[in-house]
Amino acid sequence: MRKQRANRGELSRSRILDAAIALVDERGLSALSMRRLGAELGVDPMAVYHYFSDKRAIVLALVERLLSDFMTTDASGTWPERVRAWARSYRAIALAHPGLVLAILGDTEAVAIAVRQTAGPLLASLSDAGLGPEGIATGVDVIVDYTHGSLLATTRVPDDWALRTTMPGVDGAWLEAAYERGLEVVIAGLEAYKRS
Amino acid sequence: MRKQRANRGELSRSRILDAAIALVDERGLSALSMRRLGAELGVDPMAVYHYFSDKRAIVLALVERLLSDFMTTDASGTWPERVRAWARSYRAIALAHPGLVLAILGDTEAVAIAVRQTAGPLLASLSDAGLGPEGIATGVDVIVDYTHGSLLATTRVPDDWALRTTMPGVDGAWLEAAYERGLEVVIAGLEAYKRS
DNA sequence: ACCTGAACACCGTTCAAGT
DNA sequence: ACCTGAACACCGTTCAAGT
Repeated sequence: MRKQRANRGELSRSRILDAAIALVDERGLSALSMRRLGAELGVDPMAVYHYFSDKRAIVLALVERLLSDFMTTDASGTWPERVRAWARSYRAIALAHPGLVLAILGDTEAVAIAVRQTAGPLLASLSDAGLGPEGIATGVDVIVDYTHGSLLATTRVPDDWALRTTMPGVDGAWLEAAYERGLEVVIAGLEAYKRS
Repeated sequence: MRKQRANRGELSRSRILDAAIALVDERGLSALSMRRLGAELGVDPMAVYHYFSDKRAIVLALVERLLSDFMTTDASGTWPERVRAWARSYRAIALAHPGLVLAILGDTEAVAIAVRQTAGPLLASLSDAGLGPEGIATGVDVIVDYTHGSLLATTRVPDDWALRTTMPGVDGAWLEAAYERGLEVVIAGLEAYKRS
């Protein structure tokens, strides 16, 4: 063995991303440092720079990976049903990696990747709803922005990552129900917009 | 003079907050460090700890200050007009300090302060709209979350703070119009919710 | 009470060097 | 090509000391 870790196999972009997401999911965003990443991989911290230009490039690659198979199956149902399905899928992926949400939503390029990877089905649903170009743009904006705002509220962690699972008073089901109620308001608003 | 800066007058919480907000507005959130704050005040960086327990306490105090006189004048008009007025006021304060938005929206306590300081008039408007307890809660959630999501999108800076004023293609008026369109969708959705 | 300065335990990143 | 290790320029924060 070359180092202290069980670390057979060479370094690669894929292995670095595996370690990065594990670090964020288990110990929060602040644990994602080049030095810890190196330690986790049993390698000199600077070795990572051979695969990614900088730390930000790792986050962008993570976004790309997490959303790479977003809603690949065909859509069916009425347009509100399809908008609900889109919103739930998007939200579920984000909630699977709560430590990453703030890092993504705060980075222009990361959000651009997320939108590029996911907007298609949402756009199609709103188009099929009979909305014009401005209506589609407004619909995408309001659904995405509402979802981002809600995700931010849900993933914000009190102060220490260790406390994240034991938020007093509210649980996942309650937060989901609140999100769904807001989503219905937005959908009803788009119905009204359509008629106007 | 005691140091190199024009710095007569003692240190105080107020002077520290003045320097902090100036730093964030002029050079972005990353410029807000205890060391630069000390330099700006012509004082040893550690002197600040005599007035604030840590860096986070400075951000929380800034939120409190920025929203301290939020919508103190009396409300008038129909409930949708009052919701619009609330949303525009809230958004305007945030946009006056774009560098602070991410720091606030990512901190549970900062958002709690913001909500405590501002939610009253919004709650009153939705109550006067004839919504029940669940409708009011849903309305506050959807308006606040949409506004937060939109603010995040608007204040996200490409990569370097220096580029913030020259965003190509979109200007403030365009972003405001887009926000307003989404807000109308949400308000229309709440009208529909009321009737259901 | 108010401020200083050294120190600790971290960061991201650059660069010259090794194999 | 791939990895190392020293170094640079920063962080937030603690603590003992000065006035």
